[in-house]
Amino acid sequence: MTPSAFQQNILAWFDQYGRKDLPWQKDLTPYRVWLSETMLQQTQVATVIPYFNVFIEKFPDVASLANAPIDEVLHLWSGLGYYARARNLHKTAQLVDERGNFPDTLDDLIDLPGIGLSTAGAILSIAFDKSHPILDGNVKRVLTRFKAVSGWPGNSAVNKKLWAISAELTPVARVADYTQAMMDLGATVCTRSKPTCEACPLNTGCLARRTDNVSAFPTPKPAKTLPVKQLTLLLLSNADNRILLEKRPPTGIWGGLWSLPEFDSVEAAHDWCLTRSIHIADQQALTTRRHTFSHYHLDYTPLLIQSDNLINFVMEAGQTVWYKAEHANQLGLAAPIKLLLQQSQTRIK
DNA sequence: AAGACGGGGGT
DNA sequence: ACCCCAGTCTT
Repeated sequence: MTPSAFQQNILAWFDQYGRKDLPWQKDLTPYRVWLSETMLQQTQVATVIPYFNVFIEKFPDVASLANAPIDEVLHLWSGLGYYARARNLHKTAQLVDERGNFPDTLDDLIDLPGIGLSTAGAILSIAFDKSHPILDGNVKRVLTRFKAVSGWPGNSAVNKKLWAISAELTPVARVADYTQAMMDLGATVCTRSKPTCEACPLNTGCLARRTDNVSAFPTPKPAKTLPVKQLTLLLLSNADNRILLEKRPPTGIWGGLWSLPEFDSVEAAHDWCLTRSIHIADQQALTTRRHTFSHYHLDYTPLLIQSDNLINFVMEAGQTVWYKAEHANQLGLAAPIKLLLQQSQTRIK
């Protein structure tokens, strides 16, 4: 199948089956495309839609996002994960706002925090109708199958080959529709499991299908057993039944979010309270739970410590807060922490 | 070139 | 429980 035939098949399929009513597809502006593409990094459409709608409601343009406090941005991002995306989003909004317009060249775009080659390609093609390739998870899956490319796409040689294929197949005309079509095809037809090859516009030319080997592509990431880290999370509540939260450092896990004090063990948490003359009225270790990141398992033990003093106990200005339920919709909280706080509302009394 | 960085959905 | 995702940044 020639590149030209490939493109024609893709575009004809898009005209009939492509998605054209996603929230970011109406009123197509560079700002909305950038915001949606950033949210869609490593995150699926169904998850993104409600977040996108809230963001657009709150920040309808670059200026409103640029002028928002980072804490508000992080709060609205809470639960999406990869919080560096939210910090980069905020920073880039400020850069674009200062600059006065949204960049429309590859070089200017990839200079912005949070915009790499693929997101830049998506913005250029979808928002500016400029012919640039993309290579996200969907396109990787379609192309590895279509050309039967072996090797894990995380391998740099394989990645390079896939970029070359993507570039060769990207058309000059109707590139916005083409880019959207490739992502839609990967998301709805050429899915990771149980792809519907009968419905695929590329099925006659697809090498993986011709050799009846679709499920072998893309080559999976080499398996590795994840390390397990253990933590005790302290739910310290004062006489007002407020819980102590600490602001996390700006980078690393849950960067910039509010979280619970962390300790290596229940004993260490207990000692920490004692050295601060915190009077422990009641103490209870809850069952250990597991939260899995892409690179390790986190087994955390919530430790409830009820104190009967500490009403105005300040730990470190700006870095700590005594949390109550009303704060839930102001603070950026990681998903497991948010859940723990919700649960503790009913358990602590 | 390799590792860090979240959370959710599908199986 | 395991897989992987509409990737980018740091080291």
